[in-house]
This record gives sequence, C-alpha cells and structure tokens, in this order.
Amino acid sequence: MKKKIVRIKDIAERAQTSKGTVDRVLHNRGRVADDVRERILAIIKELNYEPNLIAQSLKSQRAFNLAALIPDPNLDSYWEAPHNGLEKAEKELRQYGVRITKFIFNSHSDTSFIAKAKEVGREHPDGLLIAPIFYKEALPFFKEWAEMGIPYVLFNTQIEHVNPLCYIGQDSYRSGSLAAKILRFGLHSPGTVLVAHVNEDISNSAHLITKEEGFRDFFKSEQLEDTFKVISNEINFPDEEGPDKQLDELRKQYPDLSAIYVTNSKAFEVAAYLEKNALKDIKLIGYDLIGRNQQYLNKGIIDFLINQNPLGQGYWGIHQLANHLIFKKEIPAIKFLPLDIITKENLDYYLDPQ
Amino acid sequence: MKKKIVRIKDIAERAQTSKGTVDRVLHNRGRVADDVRERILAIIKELNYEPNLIAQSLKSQRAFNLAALIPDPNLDSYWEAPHNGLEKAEKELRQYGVRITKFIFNSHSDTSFIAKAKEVGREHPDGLLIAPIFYKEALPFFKEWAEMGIPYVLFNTQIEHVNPLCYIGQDSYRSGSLAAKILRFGLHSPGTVLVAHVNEDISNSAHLITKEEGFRDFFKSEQLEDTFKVISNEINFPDEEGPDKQLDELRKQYPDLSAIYVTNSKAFEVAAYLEKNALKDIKLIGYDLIGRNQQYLNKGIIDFLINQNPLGQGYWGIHQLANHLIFKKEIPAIKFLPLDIITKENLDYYLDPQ
DNA sequence: TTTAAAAAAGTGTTCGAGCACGCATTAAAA
DNA sequence: TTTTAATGCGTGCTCGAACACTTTTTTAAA
Repeated sequence: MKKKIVRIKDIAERAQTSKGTVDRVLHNRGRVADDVRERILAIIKELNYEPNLIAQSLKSQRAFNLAALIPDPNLDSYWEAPHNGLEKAEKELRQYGVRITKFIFNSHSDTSFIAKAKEVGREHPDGLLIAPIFYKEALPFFKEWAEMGIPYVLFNTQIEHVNPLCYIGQDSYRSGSLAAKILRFGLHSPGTVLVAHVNEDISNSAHLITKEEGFRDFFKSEQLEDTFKVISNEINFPDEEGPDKQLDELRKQYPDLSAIYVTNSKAFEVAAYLEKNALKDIKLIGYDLIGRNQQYLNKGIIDFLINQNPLGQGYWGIHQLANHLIFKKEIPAIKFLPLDIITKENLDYYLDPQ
Repeated sequence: MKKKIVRIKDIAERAQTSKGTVDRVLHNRGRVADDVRERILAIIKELNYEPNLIAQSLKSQRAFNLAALIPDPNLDSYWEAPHNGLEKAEKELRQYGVRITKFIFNSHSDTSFIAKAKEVGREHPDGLLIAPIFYKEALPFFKEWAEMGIPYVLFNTQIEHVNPLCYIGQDSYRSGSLAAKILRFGLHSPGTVLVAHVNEDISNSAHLITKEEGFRDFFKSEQLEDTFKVISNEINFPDEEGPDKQLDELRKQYPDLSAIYVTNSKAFEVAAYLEKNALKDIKLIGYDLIGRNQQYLNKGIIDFLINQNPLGQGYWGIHQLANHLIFKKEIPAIKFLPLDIITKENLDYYLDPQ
C-alpha cells in the first residue's frame, strides 16, 4: 500500500500529452485546448497530485523580500521577543529565498511610526508584518499597501476592517476572562478587584478595553458582582516616579482591594509597589515574560503571568506570509495564539521555545 | 549587504578543483589528497558553506521508514492525540521520504506490548518512536534495538539509562510542583490535600511517583506542611464501579479534604464523584484534555487541567527522528514540553494547535 | 490554394547536491 | 618491465518543477 508520488510527468503520460502542457494547466498560463485542459484537470484530481515543494522551490529561487514594521526593543523590552521570532523564521525560510528588512519605529512616537511606514511603501516588499500600535495613524497606510498589492499581516494589536491577510495574536476578550478566572480562584473573601491600565494611551489601544470587558464579563456571568467589586483605572506616571501616588489613593478609597489585573506588560511597576509596601495579600496578575516581570514572578509577588507569546507572534507572522506567498496555502483570517498561563513553576518552558 | 549563497561549485572554483572532490571532502568519502582536503576545508569554513537542504533532499529521495510503538487509542482516548501528532508530522515530512508504520498495542496487556515490540525488530525500521509504558518489559528491547542500530525516541514516559536518542515529554517533578502551586493558590483555610493515582499500576509507572514528589516538595519548600496535610492514595476500581467507595472512605477519614490532585488523565472519574455528591468546595486538578475531562472542566468541577500536549509529543518525536536521520542535526537528549495550564477559558487554543 | 498569424503542444535547460562512473597518475606486485 | 591495484580527481546524469524556446497544428486572411 505504498503511495507512489505523482509527478507532472506521470500526469502528462496518462493524459497523452507533454509535461509542458500540464505545467500550463497547473499555472493557468493558458494556451491549452479546453478538452485537454479538462482531461488533465481530471487526472490531477484522480491521482491526487501534489506538487513537490522541494523541487519547486529549488527551481524558482525567487527572492521574497518581507518587511517588518515593529517597535524598537531598546525602548520597551517587550518587543525583543517578536524580533527573535522574526529572526528564527527568517533562518528557517532563508532556504526558500525569504529575506526580512526591519523597519523599527519608536513606540512612543507616532511621527516615527509614520516615517517608517512611508519607507516601507518605498521599498515595495513582497509582504509586510506589522504591529499596528498606532491605530489612527496606521489606517491610511493599509489602504496604500492594499493598492500596491502588498499583503500585510497584523500582530499584537487587532484592528477590524482593514482587511489584512491575517491577524496573529491573542483573543483579548478571552484573555481578560481568563485573568478573571484565575484571580477569582485565589480570592476567598469579598473585596475589590482593580483593572489597571498602566502607562498606556487607552484611546489608541482598543485591545486593552476588550481585555477589561472580558474580565468584567467573567464576574458578571458567574454572578459574582455582589461579592467582588470590579473597578478600573488608568495609571500613568513618568518613568522615575512609579505608580505609588495613584495606588495609595486607590487603596485609601477601596481598603478591601484584594487583586489587581494589569492589562499590559507593566505588572512589574505594580509589583514593585506591592513589595515596597509589603502588601502580600493583594493578588497580582499581568502579561508577558519580560525580565522585570519574571523577577517578581519568582519572588511570588506576581502570582501569574499570561504569556502573549510575542516570539510566536513574530515567528508565525512571517510564516503566514511565507505560506501565502511561497506555498500558496490558504491562510485563516485570524490565528489566535494560546493563552499561556505562567507561574514560577513552568516559566522555563516558555522562555526559549523549541 | 546581500549574503550570496555558497554552492559546492563556488568552493570548487576557489579551491581550483572540481565539485566531485569537494563533495568527497564534505561527505568524508576519502580518496582526496591531504593538501587538497585541507584547502577545501579551509574554504568551506571561510565562506561559511551551508548545504542547500532543498537540493539535497530533492536528490537523495531516500525512503525513511519509521516505526511508532504506541497504545491503542480505542482503549484509552488519551492516545488519540499522539496518533494525530504522528500523522501531522508524517504529512509534513512525506516530502522528505518519511513513512511511518504504527505498531499498536493494548495498553492493558504487557504480552501485546511484547508481541508488537518483536514485530518492530523484524521490520528493521530506520527509526523508532515509542511510548514505553511497560517499563520492565521494554528494557530488553532497548538493548536489541541499540544493537540493530535503530535509533529510538521515547515519549510520554521517561526511562533512565536506556540511552535513547531523545526523550520527549514533561518534566514530571515540575509538573507536580505546578499542580501544587495552583491548588495552593485556591486554598484558603487549612485542610487535607489528596494525591490520587487512579487506576494505574504504580509499580510500573515511575513518573507518577515523580509527580507526587514534586507536589509534596512544593508544600515543603513553601513551609506549608503545618497548614496542609498531603496524603496520597492509589484508587483502583473496575470500570463499572467508579471510585465512590474509596473516596467515601477517605472523606470519612479526612473530613477537611479540600483538594485533589489526580496524577493521570482520569480526573473525570473523581469529578463524577464530586458532582454526584455536590462537593463544590473540593478543588480538583488533573491532566489531559480528553473528552470527559473537558466536560467537567467546562462544568467547573475540574478547576484546572495540565496539558501534557500528547499531540505535540507524537509530533515532535517524529520530528526529532527526522532531524537526526535526514537533517543530521544534533538532538538534545531531553526535550521537555511546556506545562500548559488549561481552564475553561483557554481550552480551545490547546485542542487543535496550529 | 497559399500564406501568415495564432494557438496548442513539445523540448530542453536550469536550480544544487549526490553519486556512479571513468580517466589519469602513481605505487605495488608479478 | 609489464600487469594490476590503489589512489586522486573530474564529468555527467539525476531528482521534479519552472519556464523559455521551438515545433507542430489549427484557424483565418489573402
């Protein structure tokens, strides 16, 4: 029962024609009589022909220049991981002619984003991976890229109605619900639960709102609204200061504060505050395995982290582009990455995957 | 700054010789004068030659017959996932000539295991993936296979000192600690915690003991031994009966039983008991996303499941063999898969990965 | 009917590595 | 010295698909 591999030549023989003709049918290059075309198509189906990708890419030798429009990891270490993911994917796909050019912008500066986005257009890449953290500023570019026929994959931040090839990242709503579920598991007595948006421009970050919704809806759907009061707050402060003032204020207002959910990777800021004030009983959950979060996770001040798998986002983003451009596979419009729950005990396994 | 891809021909030209000679150097086929050999080696290093895997595998066309010695998924649905992982890997690697023959044994019958293991030897596969759930019975075969030069990859059950190419699975000790950490997070008041080994022959399953150790050591290292009493029990019963009698007994003995850790995929048996007796306050954690566990997870009776990623175990097992046999890569002796924590909220993402 | 143009079909080279084969040179055996 | 073997090295075919190029056939125009 050994399946013989079907080649173009086999099809040609069976159809009593030449491999050149079969090739034209396969690639819709035209110049084939309709009846022959039908015959060949039937045989292709019958023999269940699958092109040999190896031979294919050996021949074509085409260069695929991909662009990656992503924030500077030096300014926010969260972005280190996507860079690594990109590079990992590039290594694997170099054989297939994939080259990646990085366009790195300042995550605090929309003008820097715009400048780099313009550069991307000038480069005319074959595909684009983008972390569209500036929602409003990104919109016009999507139109531009679509017109230029450049397929783009979004990651990290989901934006509706801009028709990307694919979005890669987490389901923010579910992510919020999951955080709620875990915190609730650790909460015994009634109290106040804080959703903290730390140092982030909420108006331009729809996904943080979605996380909060998911979080709140968990408590609603489990009929826990009487037991736990969910409040939310934007906590903004300059780098040197820390969130002390705002959190002091909140604790005064809600003395029964028993858990904090930080919606981005800045849980360490809150953790530092909790440590300083020896608030051992306030549960804390946040996002992302950046160095400072790991420290507090290991100390037991952060209880859980949800991993957004930023490395995987970069990695899969490039792979989706390759699947589309090189392997002509169908791409799902959304690829949700798992919501990994991280504690001190399983941290290692998520740090340097595969 | 475009890196030019270095071919054998390039090396040959630079060394003023022919590609045939370079090829002999590359493959240690001998028949090359020492000085030429040195020269070529130097150039290979200098130009940083990396063989084009695509061209390589196009040419070689070799068939790799792999064998998989695994339990029957019809008798224990846990084993469905590894089968799927195997098939997924086979699909990806078919291009490279990989074919897998499955040798399926009855997970309740050591004689069936032995019979199938003998069959494997007769087939002389190029590589073997095995779930060695019968420790004692498997030992002599490892020796046999080693003598035959068949590399074998272990998965699911780690066995020391049998010199496999690689072990793929979870770190059982850590796994136990993780379970403890999660349960502890949800435990408020002092009480008894049960480690339940359900319907499993402990004497032949070292990894269950290791899990228990990890679990107990967590409570020790966190100095919680005074607060929580950890007991363990083998709960064995015929399929029709259920664990009711044993659990009733245990609850009588330990009225403050507040959490149960099931060390294998049989948490659903305990969950059924808890549901029947409306024991909402006993926390329950177990392993694996098999159908019946999922039901109780969604009902909220099982609080958390730890995913052993059985699909991934099969998938990576085959890939490790391929990496060794086809791509001649270095294989790490142990590949620990992540300890995924699963709740109702993130279950979906782990059901059909990628 | 002839001729040109268009359409259809076929041929042959290429990609990079593997490997069989064969030739040439040198060393060892007769 | 001749024969044989061993060693060193180069040539050329192969894998399957892509595509440029050529040849054959069909159709339309003269």
